[in-house]
Amino acid sequence: MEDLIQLASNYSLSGLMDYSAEGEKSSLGFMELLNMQDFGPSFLDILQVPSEPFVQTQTPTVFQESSEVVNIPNDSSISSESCGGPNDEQNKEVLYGEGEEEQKAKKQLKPNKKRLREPRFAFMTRSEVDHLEDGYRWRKYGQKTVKNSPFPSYYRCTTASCNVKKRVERSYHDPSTVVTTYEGQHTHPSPVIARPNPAVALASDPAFFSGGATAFSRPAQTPISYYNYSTAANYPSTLLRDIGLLQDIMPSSIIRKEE
DNA sequence: CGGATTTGACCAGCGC
DNA sequence: GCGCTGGTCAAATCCG
Repeated sequence: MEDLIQLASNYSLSGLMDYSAEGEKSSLGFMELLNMQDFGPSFLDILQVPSEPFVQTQTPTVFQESSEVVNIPNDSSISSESCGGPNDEQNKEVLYGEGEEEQKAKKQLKPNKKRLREPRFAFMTRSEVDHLEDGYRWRKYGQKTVKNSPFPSYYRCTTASCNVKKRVERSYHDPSTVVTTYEGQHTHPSPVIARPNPAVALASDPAFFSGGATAFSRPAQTPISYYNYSTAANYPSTLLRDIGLLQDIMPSSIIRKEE
């Protein structure tokens, strides 16, 4: 039990794990996410935010919220940046000012300019392989041992104009679990048709982030849970229910961590 | 030979 | 201010 709590804490997936464990706290299960179109546009609108400057300008409040990691305290290799607080204004300023220049600025950050972060979306899967096929082509650009995550791998979409990145790491406490974190939106369709792992494809699919119908027509059983850094913490617990699929995937002992 | 991966170095942000 | 940490770069290497 403590291990699981620690796991959740380590990966800043506390909301996610809380849901797994109790089903009552303010986070969402993956299937709830899939059903979210029933609850109006807010969720998907928020997810949409990332790379389009005009969207940011039109909905600054939403953007600001979605660009921050909400309710994820301290630590964590995943949520190491922008947990709200005194830097919010500065972040917003950078976001509006830099736009597509962000990537170029990565290495030559000017003084007082903070690195821009796209909204991130993470989920956990149980898989033998670290890098799950999701229909897009990725190039690995780094791997470095970090606290609580021995070998996180950093991938970037190989499409030239696409700034999407993802980080893949094994759970420190449960090596059979892979934590995948996507950052940004694909600006192009998937170059690969075959998607052996529909759930991962789902999460990396632009249609998913933009609320496209196709995304919701697919079965999504592989992820054992997910965490949307942008929004999950903002959703009412009343949306939480049914952990049937989760139980199919995760050992019941894990789902009922506290018992 | 071209593209992908590895890996050490570098840098910015953050906490103390 | 300094050290630690996470994230990225880029040269070297690998592989098909």
